[in-house]
Amino acid sequence: MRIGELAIAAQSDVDTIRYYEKIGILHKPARTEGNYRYYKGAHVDRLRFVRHCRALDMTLDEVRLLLQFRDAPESDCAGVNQVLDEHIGHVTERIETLTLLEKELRRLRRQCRKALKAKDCGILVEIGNDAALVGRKAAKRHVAGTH
Amino acid sequence: MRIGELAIAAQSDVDTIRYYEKIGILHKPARTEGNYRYYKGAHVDRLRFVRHCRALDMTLDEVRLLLQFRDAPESDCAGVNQVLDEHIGHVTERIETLTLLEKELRRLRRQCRKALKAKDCGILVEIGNDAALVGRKAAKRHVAGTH
DNA sequence: AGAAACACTGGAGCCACTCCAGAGTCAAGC
DNA sequence: GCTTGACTCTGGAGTGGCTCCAGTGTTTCT
Repeated sequence: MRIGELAIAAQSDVDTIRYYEKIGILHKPARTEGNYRYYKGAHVDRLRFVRHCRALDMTLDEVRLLLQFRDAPESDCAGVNQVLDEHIGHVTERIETLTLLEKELRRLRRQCRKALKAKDCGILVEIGNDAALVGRKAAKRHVAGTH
Repeated sequence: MRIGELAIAAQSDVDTIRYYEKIGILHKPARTEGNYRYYKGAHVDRLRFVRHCRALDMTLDEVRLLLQFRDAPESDCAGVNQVLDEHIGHVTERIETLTLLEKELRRLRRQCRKALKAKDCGILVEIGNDAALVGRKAAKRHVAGTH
């Protein structure tokens, strides 16, 4: 099958497939006479695996780890569990952070109930205040920002 | 004050300050004879405002909007409320998505309780399965991925 | 006077794509 | 055989929000 078909089969995108090949997530496929990439069933399976991991919000580095186990069927799968446990930890942590953030944002939102002049708006005033700074120093984590 | 002092005063980083200047979030400051940036109180206030917004996980585009209101004290602040309401919506939505994701990940994790050979690991098997693909097509939103 | 600490610029790197231009390939219809 | 249109190829730039770097200059302290 050609790249477009593969994209459909694995719910992906041709650009993404080429990108995965470039960074070594997918193996280089054979080429046709006209230099088109030519894929087989194993490629579909592998790409689906990757897309599923991405749908679970794993990084490509995590996916790479899982692929190593997938490529070594006789190896011990403890590492798989570890990857998953850590990823779950990050997701849980991120939910907690966002929940706090939501609370803080809703509180801030209540500082202005009606349209006022900007200089009197409780929201702008408070954002400009020192005291208002929430304790969110280390905003860096595996499970990332809101954007 | 010089850039390093400003960074401390606003809990920021000198590289970030120069970056904000480059993209127009912060005004260009005066320079000393030795070509060092030279900041005053207004700069501290503005940068603190920006850092507070970022701590609330707003994008720099959202911050730019809020700064416009801050720079026009006589303007109507309805737009401020709107920016906040939309941002809160994104955060709430992201929490919901992540909560579903967490559930799915924990379910997946239960597929393998003890260390097995990779080929028998319920997790790897299931990730490789079609049926396992969660309905998370449109993963793109203002409130973003887990990383 | 020399060392340490700070600041300057321009550019690269991060992640996971996404989009583009300009060229080539291929199948179907006339 | 020729045209049209859909598909594919490559290499490179852009996204956000920084972060880090090299190589150079300035200031401060001893």
